[in-house]
Amino acid sequence: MQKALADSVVVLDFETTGLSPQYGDRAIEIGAVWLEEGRIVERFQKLMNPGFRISRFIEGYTGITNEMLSGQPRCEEVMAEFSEFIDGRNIVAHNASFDKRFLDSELKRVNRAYKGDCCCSLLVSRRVFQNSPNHKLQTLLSHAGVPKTGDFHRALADAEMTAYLWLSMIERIRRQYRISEVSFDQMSELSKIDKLYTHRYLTSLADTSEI
DNA sequence: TGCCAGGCCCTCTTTAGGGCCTT
Repeated sequence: MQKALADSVVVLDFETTGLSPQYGDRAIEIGAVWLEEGRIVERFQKLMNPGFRISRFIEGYTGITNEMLSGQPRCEEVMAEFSEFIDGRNIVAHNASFDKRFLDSELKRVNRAYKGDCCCSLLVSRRVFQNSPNHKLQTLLSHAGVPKTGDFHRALADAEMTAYLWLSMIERIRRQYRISEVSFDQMSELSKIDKLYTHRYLTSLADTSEI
C-alpha cells in the first residue's frame, strides 16, 4: 500500500464562539484547503449560524459579526457538506487538538465522524523552528519567510497560511536532511518525539531514504 | 455579559506547576 505523503492533506481551521465545545461553544466558520502534491487544488469556506448571538469579543477577534451570521446555513448543514470534503483524507491544523475537538463535536451533531489521521503543525513547528520567538501562526510565517496571504483569524486565510507553513516545514526537512519524500506518518511521529531528539530522528530518516 | 478547556512542553520536574496555543 502506498504511503500517504505529507504534502497531500486537507489543512483546516475553525472560527468558533469560544474555546470549548464541552461548554456549548459552536463553530461559526470553517476554512480548509486541499493540498495535492504540495499544491492547493480545492478550497472550502463557509460561515455558519450557531443558533445564538456571538460575543463582542469574538466579533472583534474574528471580524465575523452577528449580522454576517444571520441568514447563514446552520452548522449541521455545513458540517454535513464538509464531512464529504475531508472523507478519506488526512488533516492538518495549527494547534490541532483545538480544531479536532470542534470537528468531532460538530460532526457528532450530524451523526458523522472523522476517521482519518490528524497532525498538528504547531507541534511540528516546535521541532522544525526551535529558534522561533514563539509558535503562533503569525510569528511562524514571518520566521519561515512565508508571505501573508489574507487576514488572520479568518478560517480560509488561516487554513491557507497554515498550509504554506506546513509545506515550508516539509521542504526544510527535505533539503536539510536530504529526504526525498516525507510521509504524513513521519510528520506525525516528529510532532510526538522529544524536542531534543529531533535532529537524531530526521537524520535517521535520511539514512534510510531512497534517494 | 462574562465565563469556561485541554494537551503539550519546560523545568528550579516526575509526589508539580505554570506557560503556550487555539477562539
